[in-house]
Amino acid sequence: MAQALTHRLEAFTRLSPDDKEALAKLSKVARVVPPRRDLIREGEKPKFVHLMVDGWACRYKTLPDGRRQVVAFFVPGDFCDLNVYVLKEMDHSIGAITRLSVADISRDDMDALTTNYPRITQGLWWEALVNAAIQREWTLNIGQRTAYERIAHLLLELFLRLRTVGLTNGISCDLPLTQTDLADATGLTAVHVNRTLQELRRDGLIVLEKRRLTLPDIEALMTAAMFNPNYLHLDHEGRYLDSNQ
Amino acid sequence: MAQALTHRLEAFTRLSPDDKEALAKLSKVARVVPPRRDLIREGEKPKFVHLMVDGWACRYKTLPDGRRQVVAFFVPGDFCDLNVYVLKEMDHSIGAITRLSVADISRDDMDALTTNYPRITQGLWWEALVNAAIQREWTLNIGQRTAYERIAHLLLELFLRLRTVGLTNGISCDLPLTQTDLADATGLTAVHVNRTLQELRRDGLIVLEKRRLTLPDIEALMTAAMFNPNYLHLDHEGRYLDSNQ
DNA sequence: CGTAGAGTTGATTGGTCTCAAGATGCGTGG
DNA sequence: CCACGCATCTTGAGACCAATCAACTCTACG
Repeated sequence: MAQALTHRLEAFTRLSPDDKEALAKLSKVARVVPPRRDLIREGEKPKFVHLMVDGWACRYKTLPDGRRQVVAFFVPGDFCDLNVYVLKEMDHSIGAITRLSVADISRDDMDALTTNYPRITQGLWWEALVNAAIQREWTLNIGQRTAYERIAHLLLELFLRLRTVGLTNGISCDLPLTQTDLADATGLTAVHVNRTLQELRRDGLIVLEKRRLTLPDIEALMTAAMFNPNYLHLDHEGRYLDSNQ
Repeated sequence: MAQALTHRLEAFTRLSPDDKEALAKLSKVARVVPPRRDLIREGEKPKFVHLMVDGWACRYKTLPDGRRQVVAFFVPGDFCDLNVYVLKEMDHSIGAITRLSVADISRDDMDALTTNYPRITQGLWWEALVNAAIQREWTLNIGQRTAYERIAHLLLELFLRLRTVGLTNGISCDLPLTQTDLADATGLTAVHVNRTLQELRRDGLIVLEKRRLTLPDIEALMTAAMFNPNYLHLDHEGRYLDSNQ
């Protein structure tokens, strides 16, 4: 857990002890945010790059009439918006889901990091490109997949992302999202998410209770979701999907 | 037209004559792609950053059963995927919509550009962040807006993006998309797009015929679409939305 | 002219939403 | 330790938005 980011970047590249130490320093300055509290709101001036050290968060946008769309979930090791501070104001909000440990990284610290650690810079590029790819996949997910496929796909993605940072236990992982969170992320209503989860359970594709998710047959779930893991780009240095942890 | 990218980056920052010359050189090497031809396909190894010099293209993903989602439209001055070459393979395809003039920029050329022209580098960062913001807005659009709002929103976005690169004439612009393209981008069927466009016409919000779009009442359209232009981040250096050319 | 892509229309179906009520779980304070 | 309150989850019935299927028209173009 402590070094989710290192874990994550190593899915892409090899890091030197020096690199790892530099990353470890980032996590050390983390502050704690209580659950369901916003880290930053739409309209505010972005000042820091955020690194999720522990806990879950989400990026969301809202419409004037209250409709809400979660556009991304953040899990430990996720970085958000390399270089945001070039923008004048945030076009979305970021909110904690669980109790959160987050490092606020200043522009100067980021600049120092990227000029002194080329492998990390490479890694952060990869991170940014993967995040963009995830956002595109979400567009596909919401635009084309049925409710059933959509939820299956989201759960799979989250599971695999947690696995790359070492936060799974075999076929299980924590999933602190409410059905309302899942609804806001998939463009469905909470009621329909509820019914669809029941279908997935009935079909033996998921076990989800007490904020814990188990995937008894990941292959079948991937088929049901039409899940193609290529967009997570986990295979750069010979690390493959089925190399569990 | 010739210098859409310069036009676009100046929505964000001031460029020196040197900067502009460097950008002009990029456009000069453009090659021509016929309409409806793919530039690059999912699974291929990305080798170049693409700069759209003239014409329209789209980024799209498909599901095994043929469902297709357009996840982005590219108009002149758009850059795609700064630094893609760090990825092993494409997770999506890019296809020309019209006859296209596109510059393939090598890794070396990109590196040279970013080390020698700091303002351009800044500009490209802004460009990348805006593209990410657009992708998020699409997620919101497809996830939460009704068909009517959704199409209104997309048309508005495209119009405003064309305006920042000087490709509008007052309240009109070219729109070479078919109703099927619009359908694939909005997660609707072509039939429903057709009916919804008729509604928008009936309400006097758009005129769309012969691949030409006119927005007679942009304010009303923005209200109908719940359009908030903040995500386009066009206001960095005092350039505002209503400062039409 | 003949063909193909694009746009249009109508009738019907169906996936998802809405509204409303009830059940379950859990932290908190008396 | 129980009672309460509140968020979360669950269930049912009905309505509606958008999909589906199937013509048909229009236009561009070779």
